[in-house]
Amino acid sequence: MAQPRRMGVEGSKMRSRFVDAAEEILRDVGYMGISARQVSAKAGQKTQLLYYYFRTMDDLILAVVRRVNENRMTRFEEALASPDPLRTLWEINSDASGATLSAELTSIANHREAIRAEIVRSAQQFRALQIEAVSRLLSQAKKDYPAAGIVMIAAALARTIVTESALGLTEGHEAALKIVERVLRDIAGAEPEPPRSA
Amino acid sequence: MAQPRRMGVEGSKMRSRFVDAAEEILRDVGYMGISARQVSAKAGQKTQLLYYYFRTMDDLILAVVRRVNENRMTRFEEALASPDPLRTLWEINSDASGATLSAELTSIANHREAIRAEIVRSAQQFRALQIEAVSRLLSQAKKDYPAAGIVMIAAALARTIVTESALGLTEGHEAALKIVERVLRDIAGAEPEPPRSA
DNA sequence: GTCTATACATTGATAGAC
DNA sequence: GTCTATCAATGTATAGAC
Repeated sequence: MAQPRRMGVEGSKMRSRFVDAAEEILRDVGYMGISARQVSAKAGQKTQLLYYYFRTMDDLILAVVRRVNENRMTRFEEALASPDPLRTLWEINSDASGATLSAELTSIANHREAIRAEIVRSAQQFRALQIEAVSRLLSQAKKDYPAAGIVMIAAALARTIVTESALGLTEGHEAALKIVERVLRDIAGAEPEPPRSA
Repeated sequence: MAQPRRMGVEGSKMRSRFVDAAEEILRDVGYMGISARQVSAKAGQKTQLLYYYFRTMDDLILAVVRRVNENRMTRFEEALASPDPLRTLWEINSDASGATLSAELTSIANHREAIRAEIVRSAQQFRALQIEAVSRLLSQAKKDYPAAGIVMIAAALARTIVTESALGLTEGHEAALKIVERVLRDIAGAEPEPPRSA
């Protein structure tokens, strides 16, 4: 269980260059592409150097998971501060690159025991935060849609549309988007209570 | 482009035994487990024999895709003949084994060019058939839900719930299922026109 | 911190004997 | 139709020199 091998430090520039490369591959190729050889090639480095910075490939992927989660949290908070938070949240969930990444991470969670917990934890946290925020927004708009159900359906729909579109499968997408648009308009239509200036 | 190698015939029993093994692995382990050695081990045969029946691994996977699609079509037609077709369709989409398989196939489509077209084609066909059937059922029930949108949302939701549940992520599931239940009851509530006995 | 060299498992696939 | 033998490529990972 000890790690007798020498290891690079957490903050190093080279280290994050490997994480960059891994994230890029995950976005463009999917998790099938994340191998020690391919990641280090993309980073322009020797494969063995990767193992100076990461004990195993799982460790590298974990670093990617953590970074992806941080970025997602930042965008989430920005969305809440936007003029139409509900629509912005929908747009975040529908972002092609982000949704693809999410889908790949789910796939990874399915196949790599060691990473599952972290991925599930961060997905759960993100879902819970969205439910909380949407719940607040809906009650401000005096709408009694069930927030948790709406968030769940929106998340599932957004990711599926992005994933399928990437494959060229678009049957039913337009019709579903029309429903989303109708709901968004319905909610925005009711003037929200003016938020008290902080 | 020619295949100089000798090949087994299409209808052979041994051939379908390999397809059995491949499908089983796809359901239980996911597409990461589909290697020539693992499939032939599961089939209790030598690896090289697999290559007598399938030119490449892609060919084997294609055979699985075709079979999965046929089975799905059969269940679809059975659903339409059931007492509550709409609910049965929802249950088919929510079937754990089937939804997992669907997700794995989508993943495969993402990573293997040679198989993408076939997977997309069959998914598209299935979606279109469902939209057509639901549209008919809704108009019989005198409901004006937009069929295509409903089918799309239901498919996305069902698959996502199954996939996430397998990982232990269930936040928001119950709330979403409540919405589904409400819609199903609402539609069933209105007596359908009695179908003229054929 | 980066390099060379290396070990070893697994993969997809083929040639040719039986 | 099934077998033995074999290939090059890719995968994760380690030891030790510079």
